[in-house]
Amino acid sequence: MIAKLLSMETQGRRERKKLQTRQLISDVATELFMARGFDHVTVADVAKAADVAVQTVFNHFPTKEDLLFDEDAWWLGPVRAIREAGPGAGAVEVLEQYYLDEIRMRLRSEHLVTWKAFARTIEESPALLARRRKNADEMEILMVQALQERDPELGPLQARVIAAQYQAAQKVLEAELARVLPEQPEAGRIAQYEEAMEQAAAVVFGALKHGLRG
Amino acid sequence: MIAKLLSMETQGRRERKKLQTRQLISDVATELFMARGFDHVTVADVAKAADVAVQTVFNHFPTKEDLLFDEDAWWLGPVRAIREAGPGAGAVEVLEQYYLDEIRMRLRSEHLVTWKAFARTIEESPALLARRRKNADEMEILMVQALQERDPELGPLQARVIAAQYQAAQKVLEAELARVLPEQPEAGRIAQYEEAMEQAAAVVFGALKHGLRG
DNA sequence: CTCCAAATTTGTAGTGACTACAACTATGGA
DNA sequence: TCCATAGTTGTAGTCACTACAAATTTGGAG
Repeated sequence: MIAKLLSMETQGRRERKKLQTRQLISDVATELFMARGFDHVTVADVAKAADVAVQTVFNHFPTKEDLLFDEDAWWLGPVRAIREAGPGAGAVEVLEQYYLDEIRMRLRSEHLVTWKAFARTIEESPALLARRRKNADEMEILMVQALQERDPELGPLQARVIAAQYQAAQKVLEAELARVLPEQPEAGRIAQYEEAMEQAAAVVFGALKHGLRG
Repeated sequence: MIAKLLSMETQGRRERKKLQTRQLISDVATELFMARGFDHVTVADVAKAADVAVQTVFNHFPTKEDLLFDEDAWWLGPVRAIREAGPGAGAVEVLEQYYLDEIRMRLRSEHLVTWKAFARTIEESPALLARRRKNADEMEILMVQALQERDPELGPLQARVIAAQYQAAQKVLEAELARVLPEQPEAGRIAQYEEAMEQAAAVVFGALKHGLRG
């Protein structure tokens, strides 16, 4: 009973150990995948490296891909942004602002190098590319719901168009980011990367807001 | 030598038999998938039903999904439309016209019922959904090339935006078509379906051309 | 018609993700 | 101290797919 109150951190050795094991597996897996490439590492390899049974891996992660796409559904960020935004501003403006913030955050993060390597790992694996597409699809569906809850005036078709077009925009900008960032991003050039991405975002979101003919 | 000239139809009993086998496998597979659902039919089932070895199936089709997504890359239609269009009209207009023609064609086809069932089969299978996403991605990449070849003025980012936004539009409209068409489409109501799709297309392409704020 | 070389088909063995399930072990609490 | 339960492990099996060698079919040369 009381334990439930402190649930955030640790609610008993048992749960703690379980989370530890889970984290260990995830970390070991991520390291192996980034080093050798997702498709050249078997789940058995991961299990052996983490010193657990193969079954234990599947007890914690439903699929091999989940070993990498672990951390709390960060790809749903845009949906949260819509949910948290008041009904004041237009949806596209909210999403544009969210994306700009997100990019700046990532570029300034100490994990920038890791992020780039992570992106490359995905790009090199058909299975992970498929998973990324699936995540994008899921995001789009949830965004349609979020948009309609935020503004009941919005028709279903309208909402789907906004969600789909945002997803398209995000995809293009992620690709652009991959182009802009060199293999080993340099801390001294972050301002340059940011400048390039802001320009690209202006073009892409400009097309969303004012149309391809505008 | 001479055989090569008549290559379209039949260039020898050998090739003909091979194509026959291929066609038989594809037909049998499609039937089974539509009847029982893609995920509830194994490749071994298909092989048995077509009275060939499992290996033979894989000799003709690289993956199980290819058994259904067989016929000559119809999903690249929009790319062909761009390639065939003169440099006169704007890209978006070409694509809008293409999509409207395509929809009208499909609605008027004698295979409308089959089309609906086909779409449902895809919708019910995670593996086929993944494949559809992959096809869409492939289409988008080729469209970027086509757009840039057609109009060298067009910057890479611009081209990517157009391709991605068209893909988004198509996705939304395909979903809308699935909603508009009942399980058993009736020939007498084709005009209604068409009307509904034309309206939806106007909304979706309107957003592409004039922006979400327009 | 006969026979060879190439094209196809087939069977065998194996890999790897993933599932079902039963046995085993550690742990929290009575 | 002991038990019910959560978590781990091992075993056996399914299914898509690959590699490869053996068997079969076929087109064409002599």
